[in-house]
Amino acid sequence: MTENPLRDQNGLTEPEFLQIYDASQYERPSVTVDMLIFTVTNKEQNNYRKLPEKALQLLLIKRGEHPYLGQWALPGGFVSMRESLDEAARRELHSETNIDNVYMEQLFAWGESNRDPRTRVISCSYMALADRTSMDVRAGDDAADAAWWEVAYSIIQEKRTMTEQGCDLERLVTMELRHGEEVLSATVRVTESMNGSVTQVRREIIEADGIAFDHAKMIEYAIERLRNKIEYTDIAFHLMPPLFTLSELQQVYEVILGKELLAAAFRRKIADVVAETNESTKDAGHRPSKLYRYKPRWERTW
Amino acid sequence: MTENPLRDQNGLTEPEFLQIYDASQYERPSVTVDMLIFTVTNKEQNNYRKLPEKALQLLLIKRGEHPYLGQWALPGGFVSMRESLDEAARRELHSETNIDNVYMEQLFAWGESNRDPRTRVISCSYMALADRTSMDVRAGDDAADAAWWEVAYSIIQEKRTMTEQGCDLERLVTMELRHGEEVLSATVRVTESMNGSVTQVRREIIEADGIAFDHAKMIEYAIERLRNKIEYTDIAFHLMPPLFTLSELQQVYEVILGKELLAAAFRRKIADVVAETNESTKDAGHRPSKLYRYKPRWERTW
DNA sequence: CTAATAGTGTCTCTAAGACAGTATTCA
DNA sequence: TGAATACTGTCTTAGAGACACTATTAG
Repeated sequence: MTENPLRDQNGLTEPEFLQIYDASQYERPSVTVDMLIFTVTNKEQNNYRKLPEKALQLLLIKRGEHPYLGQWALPGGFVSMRESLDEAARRELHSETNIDNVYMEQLFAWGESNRDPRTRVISCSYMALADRTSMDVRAGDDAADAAWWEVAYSIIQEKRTMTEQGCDLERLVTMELRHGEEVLSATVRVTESMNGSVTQVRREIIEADGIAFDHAKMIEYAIERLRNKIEYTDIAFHLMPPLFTLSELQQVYEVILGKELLAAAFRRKIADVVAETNESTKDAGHRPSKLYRYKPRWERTW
Repeated sequence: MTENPLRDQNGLTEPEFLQIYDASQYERPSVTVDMLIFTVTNKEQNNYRKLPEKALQLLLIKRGEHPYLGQWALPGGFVSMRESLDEAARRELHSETNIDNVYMEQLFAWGESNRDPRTRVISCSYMALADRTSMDVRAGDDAADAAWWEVAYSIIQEKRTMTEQGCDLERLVTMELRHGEEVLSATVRVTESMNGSVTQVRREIIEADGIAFDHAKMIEYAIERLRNKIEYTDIAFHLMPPLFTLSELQQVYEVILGKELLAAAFRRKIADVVAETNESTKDAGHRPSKLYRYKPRWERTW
């Protein structure tokens, strides 16, 4: 910033002003980051001929302290004065998963004034995506109680209500998280209200069983974003190992979108985003398939 | 939140814990909201037969205090302890433009640790869109020095650099803001670096003339978002008056996208998002055109 | 009549949905 | 051989780009 020679109403120049600026005069909220770390894994499979099903997984940490003691929460923590939001997010990510070089993006800043029973906390959520094999430094090494939860996301109701000047669109989303025998669940109501020219989206937790804070909202939001973004970006490849078959890739799309895709159309669509390799699978009780790798934008023709 | 009977390592229940929780033990950043309020207006036009050109406008406030005294900044302010982020944003919006019922969405939380020379400030930016006529309660009533600036946005360079494991995509964006004779300008470098599986986007201000803080980045980001979102949502209609011609609507799309569109294709594309009215324009030195209105989703067939 | 905008018709090309059909492996 | 996945060919439909063409007004 260039030196500003102007003087304010107190006759101070900018350096003088900054010299005596007292930052402690106002009460301030705490700021945290919360990480949504997603992977995809194979489910167990009994029939040796069938392909294993894929499942979306999310990392949660069991709370060892109040509030929400004993419940499960997103990994996260307070942002310190000397680090940026991104840095705080990477620090959290690293401390929970021991990995660093993964895709990460900021999602949303959650600012309801009563989000946290302790004090006013504003939380910025980030989503990270990684191939599960790259994280076999399994979460739980340092965090005593970290676990991967298999996520099932389903829209169980859609409702449209007319109001005086517009309409409300309401969606009930139920999520079930499984880890072994344990099950967590939550239902979130997403309301888009349109009133004249005002459009507002609101999320409320209808029911949450075992999920701390307002984290069920964050999970719902992140999955919605992921579903959206997988359609128009290459984000899905961050969930894949270096080599994969097209069927596996398709399964990942299917598990995130929550619907089946037609193989022919899928292959056409991703054709110029993948590159064939010489290798192929050999294991299973059926025709082997070629292994592909991601073809980054810079290898494609402009 | 339901009562939690568990006791933590100090033997406290959750209510007991909250009772003695001391929120003041950590140093905390300040949090602000910054508003990007956009409208579209007609430029002056000498030839009575020609249609007036449209221009995108942004509201800025002249800083009356350090830091950046005398420069122009986005309207915004500190988030108080008792209001949510959204509430803070609406409050700011209302206090600057005297309007309330307009479209608003959260954009991004800016968290570099040295963004503000006074102290650590995290800022959450919001974008608001409104029809200019609804805001003829012109900004400046209470804010001494508020003004609408005509925004020109242009990508002046695109560069691709190969690195060891990936590539960097760099974009130089120049923005010029005009208000009467005054001109503000800024150049922002947007770098998308892809390294292995890590993708990161970084924005740096190369040059800023008269624009305070890192607000040039926020403006660049908002316009990029607007450009993107106008393609797949109905967001543009928030910038239109209740009745408009299709040519006007097309102009708004053109001014935001920064390129010309073909009328035939444009009309096809928006055909089921607008509804014809009985009225039409009568003024100009050429064929009059029908006036349309926005047809909200709930009037369309599902 | 002219300059301007308003609005339509139609050819082409591309991408996606649908689905039938062929190919290849392992036990 | 049969059960499974891997992969291809092609018909159809929807939408966008391109562009030529017609329509209508004020002056």
